[in-house]
Amino acid sequence: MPAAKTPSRTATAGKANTINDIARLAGVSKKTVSRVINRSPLVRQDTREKVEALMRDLGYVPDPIARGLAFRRSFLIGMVYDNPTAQFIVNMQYGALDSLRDSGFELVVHPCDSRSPGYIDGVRRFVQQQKLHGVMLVPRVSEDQALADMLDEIGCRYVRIAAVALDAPERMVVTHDHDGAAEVADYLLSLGHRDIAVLTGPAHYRSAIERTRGFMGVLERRGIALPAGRVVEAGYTFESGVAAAEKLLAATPRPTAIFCENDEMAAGVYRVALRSGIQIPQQLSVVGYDDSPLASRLWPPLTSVRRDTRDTGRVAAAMLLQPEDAPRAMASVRPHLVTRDSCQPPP
Amino acid sequence: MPAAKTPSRTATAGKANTINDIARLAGVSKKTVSRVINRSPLVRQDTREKVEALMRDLGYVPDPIARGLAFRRSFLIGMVYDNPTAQFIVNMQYGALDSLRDSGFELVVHPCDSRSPGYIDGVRRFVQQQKLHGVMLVPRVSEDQALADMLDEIGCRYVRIAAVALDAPERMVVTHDHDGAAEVADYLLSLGHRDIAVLTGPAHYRSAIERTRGFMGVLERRGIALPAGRVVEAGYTFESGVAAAEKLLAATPRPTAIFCENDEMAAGVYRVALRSGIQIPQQLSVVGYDDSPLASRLWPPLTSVRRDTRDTGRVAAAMLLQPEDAPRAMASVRPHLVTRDSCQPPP
DNA sequence: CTGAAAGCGCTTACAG
DNA sequence: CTGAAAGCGCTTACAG
Repeated sequence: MPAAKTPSRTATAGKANTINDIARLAGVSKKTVSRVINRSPLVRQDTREKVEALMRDLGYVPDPIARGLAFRRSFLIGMVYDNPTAQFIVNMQYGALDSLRDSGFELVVHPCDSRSPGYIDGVRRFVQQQKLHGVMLVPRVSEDQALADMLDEIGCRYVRIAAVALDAPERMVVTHDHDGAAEVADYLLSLGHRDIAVLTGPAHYRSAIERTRGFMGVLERRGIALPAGRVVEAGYTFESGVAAAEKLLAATPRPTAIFCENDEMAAGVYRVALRSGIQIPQQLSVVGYDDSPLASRLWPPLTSVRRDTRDTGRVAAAMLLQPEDAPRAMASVRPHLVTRDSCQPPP
Repeated sequence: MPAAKTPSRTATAGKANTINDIARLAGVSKKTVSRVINRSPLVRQDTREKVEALMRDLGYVPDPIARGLAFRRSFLIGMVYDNPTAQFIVNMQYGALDSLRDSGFELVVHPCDSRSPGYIDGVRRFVQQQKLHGVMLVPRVSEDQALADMLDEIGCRYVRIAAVALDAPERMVVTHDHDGAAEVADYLLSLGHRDIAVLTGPAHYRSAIERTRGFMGVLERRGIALPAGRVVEAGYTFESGVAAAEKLLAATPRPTAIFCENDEMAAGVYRVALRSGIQIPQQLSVVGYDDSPLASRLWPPLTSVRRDTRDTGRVAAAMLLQPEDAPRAMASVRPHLVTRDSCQPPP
């Protein structure tokens, strides 16, 4: 005979209720309770209501660890990233958590170094050992096809967040960096700038490729050709922005505006301009990308492209919570220009 | 008869090995394998070695979900915080992960709003539903005694990261904000400043209390009294720094130096000084606290107190991985001043 | 030092 | 629409 359980157990008792308690008190089998938990249609309406009421009254929540063991899959969503921008990561986490709240799922974070040889194996172990329900792939690891292939191979669901569609629609959140940069081009042209420099991110980053394409596309359509040497590749870092700006601002003639493909590099341009006595925006207009906290801390406050990273994280996590057979559509998040005081018509 | 298992299963087979496979291949019971996994001393040395070799060869890793169910405790560490500084949070996560790597534990993040009434219940559900192994409490939630009491009550291990010892030694990582601020005072005095303003954080934050105490303590010991109105409470935000600086810099005489209890507020002081034509450091020395990325993006680069947040996270997580009966000692992390270009002797 | 039985709290596969 | 049995991969409690 199995150990008898105290029948008087209530929500306030020391030990939590289990599916057995609910089943016993509802006068049904635990399998039926399980069906209610998993929203199976194979339960009579009144049975379902009785069980649900009981669960609510006793504050019963099914144990995710036990369900995980039976399902061979945990109630954890992983977030995999290799990104030095703290604000971006934190906002992405907040967004993901917005979607996971009250879902019974939790967020497990996995920063990694995508340049280290073993990083894909590291993600594999992370996913397999914890039997993750799915993972969010944040740029720039989201751009790594080998990583996506590995996840596919081990049967792990994932969503990739990237500047452009790299995968099946149901696995993508597209951030349309192309359009954000195009908006910058429109804005600078509308102010009258015709000699504009572009400080790009690393040429192998999709975000940098798309931002450059979006920006240059507008110029081309308007028939504007930039002088030689105006498009300079940098590394998305402050230091790389300083180095690139030093060359760019020493040129004769000097560009009247610089589009920096992120705010960190824009801060580098500010630094060099200040040192060289070049006034922003009177002598030089500057635009960034990201609308990081830095943008409004700089002087003058930096005009920049905002991406709603929190919303991006929210959408990506929500996609992973969808049932496998749900309608499959690509998600989109749109950037937009936030105008501050770092631009004016050319001198 | 239970379903027979393919005896030829290897590390490369589709399905992962289980404790049963190891037991069968080693010719021992699964209980013995379990003892090896859990480092029980009750295993003969040669038995242990045989089992360990087998586990290694087959790449066997015990399933944390199954262990979690049997232990009634997961292999997850929670990080609970309510802190707007992205870099601080991210560094804390990196540090925690440094300690968790290859431990079989993973990090689950739980940002929350400590001003919302239900937040303690939210943490309780988080901890109980996931049966967390332990949680890291980051400032400012680490200062909330009601939260610590709740965790104690439900039997959840925790480590509090705070400016000062608030709890039993084995539950504390102390960041000694007192000493960091004292170092700032020594430095400014050594430059010759005697009329210094202090822009404090919210008066009910332990970090702000300790930074103010540490700073003022040095002045008192040196017999230096500040003019009235030199200690101003602000809110650790950029905007509050701007507001406080506006008053402070309009005073006559003006202080020759300002110690800001974080970098965000120092950025606010920079903003006002720039607007008012007050030169830093020629006419005003400024010191921050945190040594955030912002500190080196400002011009002139900001002298600030660095706290090794990553190390703090590392230490806190490591404490949670210790066996319950391990020697119990308080952990300490020490701040130190990073000198840049925002200070010089008074005019 | 080692093992057979029972159990952790769920779900799957099967039967009715 | 509902349920009894077996199982997920481990550990605890007990016995030897």
